Amino acid sequence: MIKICIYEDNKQMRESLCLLIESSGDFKLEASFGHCVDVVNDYKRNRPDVILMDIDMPGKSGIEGLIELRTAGITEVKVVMLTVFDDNANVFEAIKNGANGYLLKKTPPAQLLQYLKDAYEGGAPMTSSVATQVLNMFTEVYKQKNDNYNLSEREREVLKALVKGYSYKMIADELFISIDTVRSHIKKIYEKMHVNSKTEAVALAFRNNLH
Amino acid sequence: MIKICIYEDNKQMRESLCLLIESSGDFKLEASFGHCVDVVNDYKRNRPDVILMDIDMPGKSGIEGLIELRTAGITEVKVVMLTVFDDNANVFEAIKNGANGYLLKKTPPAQLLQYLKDAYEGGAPMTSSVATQVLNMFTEVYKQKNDNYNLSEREREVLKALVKGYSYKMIADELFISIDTVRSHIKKIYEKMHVNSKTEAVALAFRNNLH
DNA sequence: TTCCAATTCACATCAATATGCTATATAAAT
DNA sequence: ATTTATATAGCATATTGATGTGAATTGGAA
Repeated sequence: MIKICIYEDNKQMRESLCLLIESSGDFKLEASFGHCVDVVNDYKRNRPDVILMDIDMPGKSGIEGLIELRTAGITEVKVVMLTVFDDNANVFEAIKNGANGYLLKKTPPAQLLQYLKDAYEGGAPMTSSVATQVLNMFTEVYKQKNDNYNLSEREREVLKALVKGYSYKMIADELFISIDTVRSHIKKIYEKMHVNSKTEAVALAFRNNLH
Repeated sequence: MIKICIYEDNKQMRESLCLLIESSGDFKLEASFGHCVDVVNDYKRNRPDVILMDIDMPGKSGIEGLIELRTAGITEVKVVMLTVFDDNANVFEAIKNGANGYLLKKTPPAQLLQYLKDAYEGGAPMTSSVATQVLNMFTEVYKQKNDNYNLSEREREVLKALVKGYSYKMIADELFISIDTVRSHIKKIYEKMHVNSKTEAVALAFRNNLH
């Protein structure tokens, strides 16, 4: 029996969800709440396996509740977010704060139960539009910043050392070259990257994942 | 009718997949290939809606094929990766290069067809273990690096200016304070961050999302 | 073969940075 | 009431960094 807790401020919706959970043989409804102001204590009292958490709740949003749980070190409970809209910001916040799933309320009851089971078993159930968003965020963040400024092998080495915070002298020692050679390389790097200080070069390196 | 192309080096597996696709009324198998060395031309000839791409293929891996497609500017075709293992590195590479789905070969045939339909409709079908991995990557990358080194408001302003590549003089002008005050702030920032150069401070700022 | 990019090194010079010490004023905390 | 943290400022000094100019070597491309 998978132990469930529900957070949903709308009474009708909450009762529907409760009924759905209780009607199924695989789940045990431990408790349901209209708000998540005391989510950590709620958890400690009921020890659910999976929490079904509405996002739009008065007082403390479901995402704040999620954050509270995770920052309290409670990571073993699966938290499945439930919401009407799959707006990007909320999806992002939920995912990065350790939500285990993200479902829209339009999800058919039978599927919702399956998804809760998925979450319990370590899956990450997501409405397909949400899954697509998640992938898009990834490609956004990690897309090949194809600008490596045509740095040569050696120049990349020097840049990496700069990023590590090394001084010219330290770089010279590390690469077994004279400090003047380090200067030459760095001058060239600056030209290629169109910057004129260590700091700018390092910042650009970070922004382009060259470190 | 959803037009499909298949890439799979194992002949038996390929034929099974072909049969599966052809047996379904919703799909039309445009072509199947044992390798993806000519994936861009293959696409131009067949114009599939969805490509089912095995990852482990001799010569050119499915991920290389995917990259080739996307770098050729072909983004309209949905690419669903298919593999035996859900090892982290491959999932990561596939996702960040614009794969639309990631399925394990153990996926039951009926479900595979549903997943292909999902992909066609803009969803992002993923085996649940893969979905979990994707979420974990997210939390890894975006987890709150709560270390802000107890910087004061003003110190954060100065640090941000440093990250922008400003010199002491420029920071002084920007914040309407003397250059000596800038020095004082920076000295304090270095103490708090346990560094002793602009570069290190900037690198740390980036690593901790303080910029 | 000639040319170019990359790598190496040297010398010079001015600007920027790092650090130490000191000091005043203010607001918050104890 | 006294300490603490913050913000401000000045001065001195040694180190580091940025830039210009010049040059030798090497390996690959045109």
